[in-house]
Amino acid sequence: MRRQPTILHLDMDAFYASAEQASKPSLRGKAVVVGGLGPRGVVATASYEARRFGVHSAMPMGQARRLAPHAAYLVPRFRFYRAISDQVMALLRELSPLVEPLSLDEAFVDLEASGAADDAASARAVGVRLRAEIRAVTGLTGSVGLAASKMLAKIASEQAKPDGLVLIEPGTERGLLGPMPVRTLPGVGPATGDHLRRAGITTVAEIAEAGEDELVRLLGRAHGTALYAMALARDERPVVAERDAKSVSVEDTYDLDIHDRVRIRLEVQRLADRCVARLRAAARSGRTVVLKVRRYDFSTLTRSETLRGPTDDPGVVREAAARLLESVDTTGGVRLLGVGVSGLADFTQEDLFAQAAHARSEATGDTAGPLAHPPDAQPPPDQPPRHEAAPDADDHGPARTEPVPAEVPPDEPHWMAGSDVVHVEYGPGWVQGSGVGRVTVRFETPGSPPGRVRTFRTGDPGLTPSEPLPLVPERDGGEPDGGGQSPESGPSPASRPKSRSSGGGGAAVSSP
DNA sequence: TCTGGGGTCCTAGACCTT
DNA sequence: TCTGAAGGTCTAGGACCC
Repeated sequence: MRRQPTILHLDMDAFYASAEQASKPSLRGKAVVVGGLGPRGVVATASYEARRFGVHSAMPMGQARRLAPHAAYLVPRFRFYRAISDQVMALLRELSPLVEPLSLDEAFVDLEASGAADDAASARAVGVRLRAEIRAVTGLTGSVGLAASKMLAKIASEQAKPDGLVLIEPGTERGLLGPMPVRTLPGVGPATGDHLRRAGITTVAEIAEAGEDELVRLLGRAHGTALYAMALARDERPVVAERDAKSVSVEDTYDLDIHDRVRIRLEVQRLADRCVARLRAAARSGRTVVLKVRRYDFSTLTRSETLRGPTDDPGVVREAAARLLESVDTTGGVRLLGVGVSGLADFTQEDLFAQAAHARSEATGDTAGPLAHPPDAQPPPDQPPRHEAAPDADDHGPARTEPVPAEVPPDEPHWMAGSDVVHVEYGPGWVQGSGVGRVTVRFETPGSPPGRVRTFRTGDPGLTPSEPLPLVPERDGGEPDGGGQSPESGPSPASRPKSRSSGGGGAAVSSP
């Protein structure tokens, strides 16, 4: 293991919630909870103000609302977070080519690989500078951990939270880890933690004392050896810049359990299509189709089928998923359905058939075209051509727990709490709430003071969805742009939606 | 109270081939 | 030809992470 603390772990503080607070001045210093707002939603991130009420990630939204009834509840805006994340990752890549993003708000950086740091002092200086740059570019704070391994760097950044920097000096690692609870170590979740506790092991030092053989006996070969090494502060995992996805999947949890078998089949088809769209957007294909079903009692089962070759054909995936569904008993209802594809490849079975046919035709002089599909693949008549422009792959967005009914007009905006809008008369703002034909909008921007609230009819032609504004004013030739614009001054051209014409001033039905 | 979504990795049994 | 061992693949499920 390297001796110097030159692995950096960055973790943005309460990322989604902080981004929302930076974007919405009226929420600064207030409890903000970001997550699914449906009856089965869970908390994705809670601001530090909300955490004081006991709200935390993965908590059911209903419980969060009971604990913090006055908090602002918002749906996640992943495109917005990704844009900020891209800025942060760009700053990290200036430090080293070896950057390993773990999620939108977290990454490892190997400072030694680029010569950015080679000892504790230079590593600390890099960390201090990085935090300042992140604040300047994004307006947000991140915590930095520095250590000689990924595990320790991550533990250090956890200790640094919020808005701090912790460096673990060489030689102090085991003394630091020893008294920590076993759950501190990566890979120890509730189940393993319980398992260890029943064996009388509650701290990292006790894992080290138990010995490797005992750990393997308790947890199995892979997990046991890995955990024992971690307890001794041994972690040789390198920072890996490029990681290939190994599977692609989509799943939906439904607000109400689905009992109707026909509806279940339809949902599985829909999911298969979405999954293939994602697969194609990544220019990949896959060989194993996986169906996931979570039943009314939360029991989850998966069924999978491995095809003769990789495919990105929606018809093939749809049919495999349908076959798998036939082997699942759904009486009692299902709360979640998912379709995934694993065994990813960069080519498809169709490519192989095409190659083989091409080779045959070259050998025989046959001019017949290649087989379009493997013999076991039955493409639907509406199959689109491969690698055409794929649908937006950014569907990490708020889980749509019920399909949008077909009768909703496609041009009627869906006013999600927290989403950005612009009004022809009042300018940019965000949706504070909607219901019974009304939508309430707060007119403010990242650079403005807290703004005023107005309520409109949901069909108000003057109100349209818009793109998020940058958190820190972008400089263009030294001129700050509209970041500090008055909330009442009307939309900047950049913030005007492109897709809809702006009508006359909408009628505000009430205003404070 | 009532538990998302998108992933990765590991284990274990069944089955097949050598 | 039969049998058993070993190893690979497929399948299902569990645990974990952010």
